[in-house]
Amino acid sequence: MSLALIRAAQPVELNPEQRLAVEHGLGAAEGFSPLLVIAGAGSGKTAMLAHRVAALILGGADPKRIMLATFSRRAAAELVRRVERLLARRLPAEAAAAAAPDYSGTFHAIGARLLREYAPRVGLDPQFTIHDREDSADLMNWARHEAGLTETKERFPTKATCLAVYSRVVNAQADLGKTIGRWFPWVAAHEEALRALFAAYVEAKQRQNVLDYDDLLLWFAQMLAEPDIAAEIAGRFDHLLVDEYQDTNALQAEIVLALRPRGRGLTVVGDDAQSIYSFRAATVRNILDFPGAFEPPARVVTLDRNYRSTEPILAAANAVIALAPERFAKDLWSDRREGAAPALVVVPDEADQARFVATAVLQNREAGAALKSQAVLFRASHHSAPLELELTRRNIPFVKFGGLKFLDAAHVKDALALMRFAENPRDRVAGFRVAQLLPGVGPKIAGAIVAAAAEDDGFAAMSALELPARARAGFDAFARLLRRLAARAAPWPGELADAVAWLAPVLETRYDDCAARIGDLEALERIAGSFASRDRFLSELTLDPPDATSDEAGPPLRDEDYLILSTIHSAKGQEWRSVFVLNCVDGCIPSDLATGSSEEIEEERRLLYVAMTRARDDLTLIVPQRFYVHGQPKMGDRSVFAGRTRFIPPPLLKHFLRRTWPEAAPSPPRLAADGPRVDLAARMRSMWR
DNA sequence: CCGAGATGATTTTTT
DNA sequence: ATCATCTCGG
Repeated sequence: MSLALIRAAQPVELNPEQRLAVEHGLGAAEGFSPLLVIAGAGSGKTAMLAHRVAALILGGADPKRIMLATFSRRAAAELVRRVERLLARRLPAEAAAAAAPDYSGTFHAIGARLLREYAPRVGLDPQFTIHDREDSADLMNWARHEAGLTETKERFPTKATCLAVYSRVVNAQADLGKTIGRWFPWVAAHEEALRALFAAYVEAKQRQNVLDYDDLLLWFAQMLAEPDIAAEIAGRFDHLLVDEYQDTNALQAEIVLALRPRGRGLTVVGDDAQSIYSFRAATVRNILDFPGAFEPPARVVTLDRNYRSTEPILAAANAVIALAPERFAKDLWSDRREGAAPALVVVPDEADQARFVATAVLQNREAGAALKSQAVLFRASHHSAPLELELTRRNIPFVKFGGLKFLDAAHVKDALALMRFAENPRDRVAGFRVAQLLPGVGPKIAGAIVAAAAEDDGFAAMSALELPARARAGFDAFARLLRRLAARAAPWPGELADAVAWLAPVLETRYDDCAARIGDLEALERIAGSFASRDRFLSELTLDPPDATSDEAGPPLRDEDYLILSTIHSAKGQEWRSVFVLNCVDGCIPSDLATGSSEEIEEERRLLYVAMTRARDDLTLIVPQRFYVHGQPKMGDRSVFAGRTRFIPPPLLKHFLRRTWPEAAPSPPRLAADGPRVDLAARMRSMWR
């Protein structure tokens, strides 16, 4: 299709810079040279990407040979949906759906898919199961005990810390000693023990045929380090488009370069001002060094026109990011001149903050703004706790993103561990967890059970196990169930129903509130129906957990209206008409856990910038004067007085409307203080004498 | 050997 | 508040 015809398919809404990015390389004699798009917040980045993919396909690219790497599966789904819609303008509907690219998703998901295909070539069993963070921590813990590291006098780092160190070393492709010195100085004394521990951890994963999140990238990258396999895989794709490139890490950059060594057909999109994942070893260097990684250097296109926010909101956000000592790009601009300045509201404490937000949200709804068009953002998941209480009290429905996931609930993990154990009898973490659900079975017997299960694929050896009498009772039914599941006696998703039928009564003896938990398992069965097979179900659910927390009410239905609560991290790429940002005080933004180095502080600044640029029409930052800190064993729980975030120093206040809430009201006069008195307290005491 | 209760240490954010 | 580890009674 000619360029003119491709343009006819996109008659609308592209500005000159977007058009430049969309059409880069189309019809060029030398083919597709590498392209970097610096796309500011709200600059129509997703639209640009969707148009580019559609234009490539209409220009003759084979959609099966296009790979789309995004930051989350949600973003991938949204992008593919928009591509289909654009294609449908030129093609019949079925053809448009068929023409959408299908290698799309996170690097982790794409890695999992390719690794399953190429497993035999790299010495991997294609039946591998995937450990989520908690499973990985459990396995790390097991390795930690095995290595005798918990018997020492000196306290050894917790499983979570060990895993964090390991993960950073892998994702940053860095040296262990340097990583500890830079990010984990308090474990420096254990460097050699950690090195040995990580060796044992890696061996355990391989014996058990499991991959953790980091492995999906590491094995992917290592596989591409083999010239033959790399050439073969790279040869299957003509185009690679990467979104949110500022939040990729060293390993992901390695994968990108291995797939497109000369940069041909490579497009990366990102915004250095929105880089907020360095705790996950993402490095903004990837995007800064991208142009120079190629010869000739990649073309750079900058999108700085913002279509999202009003000018006053942008002015405030620009002012916040302008104070960053290092910045590389652009000031966003908008021609949406109307609108009020963002509000900076001072409230007495967190409880008032919750009341204020609930009140304001309802007022907006009265004024015609649906709850869904409003969002409350916060730095850490638990910051929303008082608000969640207030919303529940006032019957305001909400959905929370970030923090605890449906799949993190113990009983759901039990069900998934059971399915994973059936899929991969060598998955020790999964087996160890479910075995201990049986009455009379603790760590010791569970250890014997998983050891026997690892011996064969059909659980025959395990079924023959001799157990002490107290553990016998439930074990037979358990062993029969696993043999059925391993033999795939019931077709998917029937086998999950089989497993849940066994699990439900077991859970009843374990948890008090079993009704809600059984309801969750039924929800899980419904979800299972939408996956093609057990292994797809297990890997995709691990890589892309559903977000909605399963409160008593269950996740709201699609057509219901609900308020959005989200961590700032999870709000990436999204926008709402009204946005409230909680706890804009020093200690929360920046988090006082992240003020160690100037890099960390700068990332916190960008976090506030990301939060502010989510708002279309109105933005409210809230500053509670007191907030509650719990935990310090010496001092106990206490409130501390906090100041406004350092990212909004006095010179920036002119960009905000300043308010206090509640507005000071005269205290009610104590009219009843005069008159006859009775001693009711004495009466209460006398009732018990 | 299991499971319940006590004690002591503790770092958000997510694929 | 939550998690990990330790102690003690079946």
